Amino acid sequence: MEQIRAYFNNFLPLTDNEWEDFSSCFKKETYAKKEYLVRAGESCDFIAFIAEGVYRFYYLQEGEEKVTAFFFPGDFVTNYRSFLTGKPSEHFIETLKPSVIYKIHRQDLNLLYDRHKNIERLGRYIAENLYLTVAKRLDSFLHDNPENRNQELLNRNSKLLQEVPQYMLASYLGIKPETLSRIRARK
Amino acid sequence: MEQIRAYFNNFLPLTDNEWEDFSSCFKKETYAKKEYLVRAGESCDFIAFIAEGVYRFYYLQEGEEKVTAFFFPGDFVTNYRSFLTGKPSEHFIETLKPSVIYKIHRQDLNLLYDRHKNIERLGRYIAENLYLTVAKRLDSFLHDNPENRNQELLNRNSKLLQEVPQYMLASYLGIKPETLSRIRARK
DNA sequence: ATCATTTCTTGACTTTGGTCAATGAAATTC
DNA sequence: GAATTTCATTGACCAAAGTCAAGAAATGAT
Repeated sequence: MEQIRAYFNNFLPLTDNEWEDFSSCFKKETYAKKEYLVRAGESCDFIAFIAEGVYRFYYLQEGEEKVTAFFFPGDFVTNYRSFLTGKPSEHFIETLKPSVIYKIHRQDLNLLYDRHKNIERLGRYIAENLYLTVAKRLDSFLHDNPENRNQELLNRNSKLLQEVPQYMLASYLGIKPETLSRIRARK
Repeated sequence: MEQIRAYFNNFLPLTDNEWEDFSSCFKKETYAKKEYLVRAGESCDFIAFIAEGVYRFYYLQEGEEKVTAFFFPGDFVTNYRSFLTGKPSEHFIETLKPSVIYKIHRQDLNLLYDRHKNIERLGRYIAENLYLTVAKRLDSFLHDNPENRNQELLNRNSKLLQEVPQYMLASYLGIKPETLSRIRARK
């Protein structure tokens, strides 16, 4: 729980009062491996802070699993699009390892926004940050070849990614498992 | 100017008082064709609302122009990454037609955020919306082939895009002009 | 430990988009 | 409106990733 506060402090420190109100909205949950946090078709009405575990974010296209993101301890895991719009998720969010998370629901967060200008601002910072993250990823797609993308991915999170099956990494990189295997072979 | 207020009303209506404070920060500017709003290396410390004109957002990679975005009337044009982080832009923002825009600078906007909770919230909505836009574009890159992406692009903005040179559209789609030409030929 | 399942690798071949080059069309400039 | 530059098209060829298929390696279950 304290790690959440520490994370927020990177953006904007909350007073004890604000934090008390905020933290009382979090609900702790635990998951085993290969469980679903969200299934396609469901709306994602929460944001969850990952204390332990690894998640993958994927959807099905013509029977094929397309991995869009991974989430690690210290990240927030959510379908932010579904969270913001209320529309059903097209994605599945699945645990790749046993996990502990802290959930906050949309309604509760909106009430917090109403009550505390500082938390409203924190919400802006978080949205801005998520923008930067996804914009950076798009850039990497526009500009780098699969080999560079693979390198960059490994640089970021090599420890945790070593436990992730290679075909999921391939999908995340937008290539086929065979191609990723060949990229690694010629190194 | 009224179109800006109308645009904001889509997110959150401002009171006359809030709007007066807000609108007094906008500065009107006009540009001819092929002028630069931002050059690579400069920091982009403003957001501009486009009343008239079309902009392209691109950068140079090994001498080649890579187009990342187009902006049209009713859009906000900025290098949002540079705006948020204060870091220099890697991108150029160039007019493709004569333009009229209304600029608001980072400092002024931050003061508005401090003064008005509603405008703070508006800032969150705008960040959330930009997130949705770029996330959607990333999705299209991950999942669609160039032909689909071309179709989707044309669906969105066909009128204004007709006046944009094809090689810029090709770059935006992440393909070579020759390939786009061939896609169009086989229709 | 054994068996079954899942994941990874490798090979042969196909497909798609990129490269280079030539030509033609369109738009700008003077 | 003629000349020049920019932009679009087309063809021949190339390179990179995809497809299909077989088998090896790793993982998990009993």
